[in-house]
Amino acid sequence: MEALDLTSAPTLTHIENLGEHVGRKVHLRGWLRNSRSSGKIQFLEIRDGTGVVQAVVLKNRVSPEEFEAARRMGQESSLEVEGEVREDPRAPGGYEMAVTALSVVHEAQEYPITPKEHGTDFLMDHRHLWIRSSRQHAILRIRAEIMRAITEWLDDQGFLRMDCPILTPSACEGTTTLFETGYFGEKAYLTQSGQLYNEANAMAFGKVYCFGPTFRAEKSKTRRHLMEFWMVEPEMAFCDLEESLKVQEEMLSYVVGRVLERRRPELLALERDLSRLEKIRPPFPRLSYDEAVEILRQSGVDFEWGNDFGAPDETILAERHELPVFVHRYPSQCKAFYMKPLEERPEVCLSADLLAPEGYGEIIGGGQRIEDLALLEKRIQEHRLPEEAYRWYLDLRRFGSVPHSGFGLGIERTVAWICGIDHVRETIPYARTLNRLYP
RNA sequence: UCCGACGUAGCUCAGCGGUAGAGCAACCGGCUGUUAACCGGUUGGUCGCUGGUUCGAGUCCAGCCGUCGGAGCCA
Repeated sequence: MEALDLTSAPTLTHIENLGEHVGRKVHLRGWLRNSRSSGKIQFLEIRDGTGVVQAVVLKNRVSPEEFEAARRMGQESSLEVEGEVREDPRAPGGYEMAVTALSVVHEAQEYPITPKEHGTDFLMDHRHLWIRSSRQHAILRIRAEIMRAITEWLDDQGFLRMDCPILTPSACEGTTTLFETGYFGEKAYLTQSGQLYNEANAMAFGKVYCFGPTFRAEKSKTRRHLMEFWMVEPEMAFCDLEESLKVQEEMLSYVVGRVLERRRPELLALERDLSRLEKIRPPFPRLSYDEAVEILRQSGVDFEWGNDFGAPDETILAERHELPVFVHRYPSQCKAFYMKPLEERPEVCLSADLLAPEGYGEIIGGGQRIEDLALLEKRIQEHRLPEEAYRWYLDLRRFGSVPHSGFGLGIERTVAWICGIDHVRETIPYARTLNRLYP
């Protein structure tokens, strides 16, 4: 196939901008999403990463070689086309292109993902190709919008992005199982949280956040779990629990608003109920752990004070509200060692989780940190954590310790909730789930 | 780790004791307005593996392997 003469070619553009070129000839580059033919007319559905357009190839408008090339092209072949843009209600998207020239860049054969149904295992094996499909485009665009909205909001509020190390010498919190790796003869672990480093950064810069991947080697295989997931973790000096909750509800409401504003077509493509998202405004309801236990017991759950909530318990609590709900002041025994106890009730700590509506579970965990050196040392001993590894962390309580708070927001669960989809594996380009390290 | 479901064509599935099937994909042909196009034809199978029951096993039984979902743990 002869290359197109680009010097005299019509404007090179993208499908999302076709509306600006109605009645004119343009040049598109992309991939063949699907095609239908009717002998002397062919309909090519072309995608270019910005959208999809139907290109119409008439036998008497192109050369026999071009017409045959279009006929032979398999799904996901790459191509360049020239043609006139016109409005046509019969075309998906409202615009179509009357092709005058066509050039195959690469002819694909036997693309594995057909326009019919596929199972999730097959699709996950072909994730590198699955991300070309429209549903995945919608989800991953919303993910990108959420991440961008978070960083923009935090930056505007005076937070400094200070990313934390991924290779760490020991467990941050000592609770979950870590992925172990080597570091020139020493043991090293993939981070489970930037928390401890965040506290150091907050003592240096006041308001900080880190945003990156985090790793949990737990053998969890549910729709809410990934081995590798992304978390944004703000940390604020001179900040108590209540102030931290305000930051959380303001930030999350802003993020939902931004997605509604800028990614509405994607939400509609996913058939998301927008009215549920439009209600997301601060303040969010607050429920103490004690009240939550009472609610569960009234719902018929045999719940012992001091335990952490299971997923079905969280669903019961979240279902009572249309907004995300904070559950605060958990028993110290079910939270990390650095959570600050209440002075008048030391068995309870200044912690709070945010439960998303519609059964999406915990999307934020956070709290106020212990600022007293002696108490923190005691907690490290009680949790049998290696004191040597926490020496630098204790320095933060030796040199200008202040009340401080922070939280971690799980990106994939947030994306799943905002998109209204039922599994987190579709909310990240390449999900690392139990037993899956491919592609 | 525990509980449950499922492994049949490249994909999605049907077949549930008696000759291995359909749709899609691929290939060939037809059609100038298709919308997961349609119509006709062709190709395509160690029925997850091992053993057992039976005259006969995708089909019934046992074990193993794999996948999915849930629990626990967490975001």
